[in-house]
Amino acid sequence: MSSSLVTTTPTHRQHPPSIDRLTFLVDKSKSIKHLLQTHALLLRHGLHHHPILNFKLQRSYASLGRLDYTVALFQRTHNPSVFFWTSIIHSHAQCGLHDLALMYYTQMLTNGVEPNCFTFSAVMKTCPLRPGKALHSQTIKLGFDSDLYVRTGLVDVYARAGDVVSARQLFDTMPEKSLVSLTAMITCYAKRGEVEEARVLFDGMEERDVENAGGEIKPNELTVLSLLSACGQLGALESGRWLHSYIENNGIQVNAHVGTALIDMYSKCGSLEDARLVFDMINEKDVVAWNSMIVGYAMHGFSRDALQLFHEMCRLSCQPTDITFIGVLSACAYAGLVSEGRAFFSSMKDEYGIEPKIEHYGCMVNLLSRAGQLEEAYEFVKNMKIDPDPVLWGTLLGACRLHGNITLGEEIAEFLLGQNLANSGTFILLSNIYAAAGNWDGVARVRTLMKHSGIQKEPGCSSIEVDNKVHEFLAGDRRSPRSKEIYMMIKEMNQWLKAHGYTPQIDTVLHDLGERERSNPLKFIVRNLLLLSG
DNA sequence: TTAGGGTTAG
Repeated sequence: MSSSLVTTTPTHRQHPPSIDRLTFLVDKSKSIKHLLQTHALLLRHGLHHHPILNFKLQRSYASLGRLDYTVALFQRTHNPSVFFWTSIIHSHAQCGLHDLALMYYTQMLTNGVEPNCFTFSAVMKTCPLRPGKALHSQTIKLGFDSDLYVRTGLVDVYARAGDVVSARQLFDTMPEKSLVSLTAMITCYAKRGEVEEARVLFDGMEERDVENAGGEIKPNELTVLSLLSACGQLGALESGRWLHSYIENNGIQVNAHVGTALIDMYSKCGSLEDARLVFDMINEKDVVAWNSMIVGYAMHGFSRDALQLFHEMCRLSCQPTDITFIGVLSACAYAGLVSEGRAFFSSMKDEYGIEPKIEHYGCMVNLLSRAGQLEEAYEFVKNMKIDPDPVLWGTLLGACRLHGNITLGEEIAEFLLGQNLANSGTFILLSNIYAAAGNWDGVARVRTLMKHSGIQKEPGCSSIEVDNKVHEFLAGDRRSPRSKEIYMMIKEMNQWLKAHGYTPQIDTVLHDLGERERSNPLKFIVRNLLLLSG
């Protein structure tokens, strides 16, 4: 790789450009071609070993995605200082090459070079490869842990590991907060689904608490992103709308990233119209924005809109990704477009060069089995180039339940048990297949088997937001202080449903429900929903 | 001459 690097014999001119001028030229080289020309100029003047220029060259190659050139230059650097080591660690960490970044860090220590604050900031990007705690003690030992950037990095390390207690403790004892540490904390809460906690921190930015040297800390594009994502996951439409108006009223730019998070939030909360309004307003849509809207339509059964958007995207020369095809194939599955789905599946690789992943095979199984082509779906799985995973088997078993195909369901379940691939979902699905066929002995056998193997099904959970508070419900849940009113309302809704001619489909529901529960349609809907979500 | 936070998925 180093062979392609510029090699020119130095020739000394009378008036070489100043170091400042050359530094400026390196910084301004925004393409590889341009940078190579500047590099050649440095070589001509024999200035490529100048510490600042050499350093800048290494950084620029890395930022243009040519880590190979950076490494080649680094290897030729005589006695690299802590600046160079930190930079090579940072470049690798930035590209996700965590093990290599760590290797350079170890080499640096072996060479007797003392790390500094910047080194720790770079190494912290390699977590969770390197346990946060070990790194934390090292920063304390060297007295760097109160440095703003190091502390922010530590908060982020613990936050990303989901250790909200340690992250919060480090955050609370920060001598001065930074927007980045706040965003890291908010993201941590949001990822855990603790939207209220995240909101408290977010609101705190507005009001009081946050003390920093530069005065008030204002949320920016990045701060709202994970919060929006959490609203979507919890179906918290009110919070999501509030955040949207906050964005509009506080000069936060609705760029492609924020726009995508808004599209995702609205579509997950079921408001496709709002999602589309945001989508249409994004000026420079990237592929993630297109994907988000296509997937949003597909998941809600708006297959025509999803496919229309896909064609529009291709017309505008936006290259689809593997996620685009998740949306496209799901859209076909919802609309029963079997031959179109097959064609899209083939075109993924043939036309777009995208290798189908397990998810795409899952979409195809879904597509075929929804269309009643269960045997074809099973054949498809057996002939797959990659190993099926539990989710895919679950899709197939779910299809067996839907079509009441006990024989195939049993065959698959036995295969999974034999291969030690069965999970709680396998048992529940098998049990449901028996229930669907009225085979209560089969149901009882599965229940006994589950008991003996100590397998328990995690209860499914659903949530709803009322007055900015997210409420969670499990089947038969009576934890809410207002559960009496809730169940009264369920009763009322049941009566309404019955009066309007709703007949519950009770055959697929688990055996352990009493007759009274079985005749309660809404409970069945809820229960089935919970089973599906579990 | 060096540093930290984010969005789409069967």
